[in-house]
Amino acid sequence: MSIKFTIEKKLDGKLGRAGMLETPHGVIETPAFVVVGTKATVKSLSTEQVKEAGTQVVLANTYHLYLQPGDELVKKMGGLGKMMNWGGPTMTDSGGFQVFSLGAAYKKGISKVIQVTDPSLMIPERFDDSDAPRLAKIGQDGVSFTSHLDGSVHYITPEKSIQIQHNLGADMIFAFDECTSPSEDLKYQEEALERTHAWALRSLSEHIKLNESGKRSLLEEERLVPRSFSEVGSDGKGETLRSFQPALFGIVQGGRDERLRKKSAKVISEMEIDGKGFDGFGIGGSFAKEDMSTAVKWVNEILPEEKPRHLLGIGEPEDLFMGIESGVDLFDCVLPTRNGRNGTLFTKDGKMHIEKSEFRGDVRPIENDCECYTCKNYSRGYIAHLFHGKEMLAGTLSSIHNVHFLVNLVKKIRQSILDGNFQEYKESFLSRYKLTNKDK
RNA sequence: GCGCAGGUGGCGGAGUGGUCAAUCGCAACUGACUGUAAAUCAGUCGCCCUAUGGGCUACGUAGGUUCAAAUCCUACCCUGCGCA
Repeated sequence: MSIKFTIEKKLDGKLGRAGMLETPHGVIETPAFVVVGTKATVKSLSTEQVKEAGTQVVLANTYHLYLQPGDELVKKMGGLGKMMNWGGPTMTDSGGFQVFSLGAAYKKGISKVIQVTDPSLMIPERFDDSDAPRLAKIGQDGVSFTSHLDGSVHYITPEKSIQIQHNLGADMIFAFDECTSPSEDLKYQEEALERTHAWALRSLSEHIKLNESGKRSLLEEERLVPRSFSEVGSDGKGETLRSFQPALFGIVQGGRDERLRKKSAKVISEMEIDGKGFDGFGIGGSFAKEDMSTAVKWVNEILPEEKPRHLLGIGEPEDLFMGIESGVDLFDCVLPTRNGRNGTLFTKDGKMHIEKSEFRGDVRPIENDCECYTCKNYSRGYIAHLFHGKEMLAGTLSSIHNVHFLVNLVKKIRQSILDGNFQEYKESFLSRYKLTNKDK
């Protein structure tokens, strides 16, 4: 197997655990926050800045890199990690999220996490919006995407997604799935789930095929050019790379429904071809904020304990505590970088809108006890000024802080599990974070 | 001094007799953002109130015409350009 997961310590009476995930490009201490670099770049940050912020692993996107610059070209440039000068562990998402974001959610402002009071949940029957403009259209065999870049049409099947991901060359890749909209009704969720399961099997089959035939010429190229991170070369780099094959994560769907979630967890965790199953699991799809916790528990009680679990696209601090407590090992989220670019900064006292007038001229750092590059060198007033002036550095400095904040929050939570004081840490963090946030 | 053009909400700039408290852009303010079509998007933006309604003050200043004026007339003040 291409990755190895070991559990170091478990939370008493809970699903939560701290562990180590060994990959061909280094060890990830879990739970871990995966930083999103969709187009092989964490937006506004150099790879060195990403690393300095404490990032252990980066996730890129199949669909985006397939369109630009093209997966063959990425392969030619030495693969995702080599191309972006990231020597550490990498992941790629399958494009399954784009089935949602460019399909049902296209131009509708629907987010993957919603409140149970959201009006879109009140619609009793699935309304027919097949005429609505969308860039992704779902068929049984795959999804046709209209490129947002040039309008060209691309048909992505599970096989194609896996082929692309093998070319991109990440350590961990995902099965092609359908991320459903939270506003879909149960009947649709069930149909979509059947589709996702069929696609999971096809993804697994293609993955096994590619791994076995795997003349990974990419690896030969990689061997010639040393990685920039020392930890990679430390233990027989050539051998590591020679035997390198990506690990495949299957994705559990099922929307908000208990029966579907549990069914999906069972089907995906038991799925195998010739004795070969998934190396890890993703928990995907839509949740109502209020019942995300129960959905994650339903799933993680069923998924095999010895394999890593990744909660896709989730990253609010309260959700990280929830997920970790319920047995999630990996999270990825665009929140630190997107919010950073849009002027919202994470702090222990809640979110800070740095453009607010009160921060003009404020010479203090974002957080006085923060160890990030931004806080050690720049003031709130300066960052506020950069935002008001629409300077590029604003997004960079803010993203550095936010990435550092969330990555290190998860590291601290991990440490609290090892130290046996998870519950205390959770309560003290959240009471301060939420209380102050509410006051604002 | 003469000629021409023009003075509109923080700024730029529409409007040229009623549907104008005044299009729009910028700035400002507030809020969103959860496997990134996002350095994006949405809302507010004269004052006051017993606010899906009502009142008041406003389009350089002062008068005037009219049922009705940012819009027409007169005078004055100011700005820009041109000519002396």
